[in-house]
Amino acid sequence: MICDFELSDRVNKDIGEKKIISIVCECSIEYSGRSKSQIGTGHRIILIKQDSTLLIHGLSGYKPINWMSPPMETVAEFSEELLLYSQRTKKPFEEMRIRVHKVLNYQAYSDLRDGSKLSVTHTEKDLQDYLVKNQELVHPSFRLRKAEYSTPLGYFDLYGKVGDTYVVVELKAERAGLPAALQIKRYTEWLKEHVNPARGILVAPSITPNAMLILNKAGIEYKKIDIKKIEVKHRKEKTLNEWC
Amino acid sequence: MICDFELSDRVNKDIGEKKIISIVCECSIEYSGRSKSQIGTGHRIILIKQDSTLLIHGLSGYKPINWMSPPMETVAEFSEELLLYSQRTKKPFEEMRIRVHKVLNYQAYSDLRDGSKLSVTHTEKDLQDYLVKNQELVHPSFRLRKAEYSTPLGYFDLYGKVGDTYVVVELKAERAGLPAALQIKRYTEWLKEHVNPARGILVAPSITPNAMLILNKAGIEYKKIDIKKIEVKHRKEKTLNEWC
DNA sequence: CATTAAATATCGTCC
DNA sequence: GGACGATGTTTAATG
Repeated sequence: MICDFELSDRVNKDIGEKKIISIVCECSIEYSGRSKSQIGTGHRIILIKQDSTLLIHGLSGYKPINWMSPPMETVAEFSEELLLYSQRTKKPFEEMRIRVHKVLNYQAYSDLRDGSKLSVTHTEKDLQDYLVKNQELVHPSFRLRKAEYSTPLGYFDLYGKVGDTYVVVELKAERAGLPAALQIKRYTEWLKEHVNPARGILVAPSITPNAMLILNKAGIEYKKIDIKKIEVKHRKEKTLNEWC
Repeated sequence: MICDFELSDRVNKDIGEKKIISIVCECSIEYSGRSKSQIGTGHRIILIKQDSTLLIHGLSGYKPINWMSPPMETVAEFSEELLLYSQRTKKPFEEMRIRVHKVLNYQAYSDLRDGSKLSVTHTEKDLQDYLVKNQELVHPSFRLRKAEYSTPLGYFDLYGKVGDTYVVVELKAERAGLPAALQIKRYTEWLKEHVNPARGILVAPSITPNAMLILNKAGIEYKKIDIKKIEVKHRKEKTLNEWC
């Protein structure tokens, strides 16, 4: 007896009623779909959300052991086995088999509500907005022509001029690596083919050594700007202004 | 009264005892660290794992609303507010403030164990292993020299020869996009600078039109191979052999 | 709908 | 320990 009710039927019923389900249990899992995985017996926490998102969390780490995105269906086959399918129409078709050996806790909630939306700042977009308003930070005489300037290679984060030189600027909110260096290199090369003179600037709070090598070879400038510190400074200035 | 015990003290105590904590509650959250975020009141599920990983899940979707990686500490300040810090030494320093308005369920588990390890197949590594053993699938006369061949640009997934031509092969287990096309293009260009003649092959189950354009322009071959289907075929063969 | 890039990405691996 | 790429990435924006 893994618990004092029919697990599979109960889960089916609660999913049908759009309840949020939380199960703490001992189980083993097999998954097949985009890839294939299996894991032996252990204690896990199963979450089934209102949109039928399934998460199976282990005892440590950020990532779930297994998961399934909506739309999801269940099939009550055996009481001690949860058989979960993605909808037949979904590609790739996914299937998960959770063999439950012991249920330690089963909870289902029907009246949970969340009307709020997460607001995140300090992102690359914030950096872009800030530099549009504070163009001198990119370069003392930088004059913006267009943000998100469309080219066949993709969008330039910032595009403008320093004196007579055309400038493409690539922005990173976090440490710049090889991909960022190669991207601004491609952008700069393309720009040089079309206008003259031209140069590139990579803006980031820090940069990996290999990425810096690429920039040096290509004669591209690295400008150290950290959106987090700038925002803090900005706030301090605002506070000072309010204070005065 | 958000619940019939001192929430903050209780959480502190349970974390100290390395318990796994699950809290279903109504709350609002502010985060500051790598970025900054805030969200207003709503029902959420808070998980604190044995390694002090903190996850705050909303009612839908794969990603948690907010999270914090270990090592994490708590400070009991007000009963209705959970104040969670990353360890002072951690960079960036992170802070989360969870204002709890109502606790619907509080659970703490002390004896959960999981000795099993997840095993995943059908990945890019599997594709590599399979092609090392079945080199003719890359090209009828492909002869491997080295997998994971180290170069200044990074590792070539496969490196070998077709007749007198040196070949670099880039592998993708999923649909190849722009990044994959640009990578094999760079690799091929580098190879052509060092040996002669040289060519590149991109192996993937499918490819985006823009990526295909890049390959065509650069004269790089696209070879359609799907590790999932190959593995299935492989298994069928094995089954047939066992059957015969 | 497909494509593309960002993410508080996380995670493993190789140097 | 840093750098780099894969991930069953997920998610959002954009054409």
